[in-house]
Amino acid sequence: MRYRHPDPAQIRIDGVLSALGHPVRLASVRILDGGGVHNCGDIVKILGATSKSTMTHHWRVLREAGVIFQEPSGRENLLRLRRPDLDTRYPGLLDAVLAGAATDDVTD
Amino acid sequence: MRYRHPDPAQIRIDGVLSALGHPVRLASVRILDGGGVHNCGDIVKILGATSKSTMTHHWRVLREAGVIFQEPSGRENLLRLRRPDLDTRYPGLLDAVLAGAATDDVTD
DNA sequence: CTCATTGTTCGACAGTCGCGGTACAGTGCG
DNA sequence: CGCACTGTACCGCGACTGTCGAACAATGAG
Repeated sequence: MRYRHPDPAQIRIDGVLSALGHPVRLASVRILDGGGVHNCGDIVKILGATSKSTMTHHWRVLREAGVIFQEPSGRENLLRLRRPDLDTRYPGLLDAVLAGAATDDVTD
Repeated sequence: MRYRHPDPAQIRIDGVLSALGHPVRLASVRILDGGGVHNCGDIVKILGATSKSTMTHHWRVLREAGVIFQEPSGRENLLRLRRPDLDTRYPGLLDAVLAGAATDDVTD
């Protein structure tokens, strides 16, 4: 594990909420929640125009908040949602957030 | 109603999450969730040292995100959580967030 | 009316955020 | 090895955030 990830016990809800309170990061998390393994480029491609360096910044925010795991593999950097950890610590939170994001989609 | 509050349909989860993603605002919301009617000074007193003008700023953030109602009454400004609206639009979100904040309390 | 109380508005300021560009490191492929 | 690819590191920039103090408006109490 090349990056420092917070322990489950070190995760704080302030950090999680403000990490998720940004459209690009929330959209990224929704994609990761779709399952499967993603690398950074994947998501940049799905999201459209956002520079790599900006996304690197968002990955760090999400990682340090405890929302995602980031694990280099070959020349890629694989991303996954820390759903088990989040669900254990904050039951129902992620589900409510993701459902809420879907609600917003319909309303827009 | 002297302040402009967003319609329930105008509330967006990004705004709600980033509004709640700040320790002082989250603490305020937790107090408001305790029930009863509160004015601004009440909460400032409970939270401890935070200037009035700073709190005015936080109230605006919460209000514009659709998290609280703010209604002047006499020379006070009464605050209440928009729980019905939030629960309707984002079922389970507020419960999960408030429960999560309580979890953090225990961990600290 | 006079005055204390309540909270807003305004201005200022330091710090962080979001963003992209460029350069670079690490990897795999030919 | 040489090269394309993936993503990070670092820099700088403009915008926004969080914070406060001072002045002000509105109201209720005496």
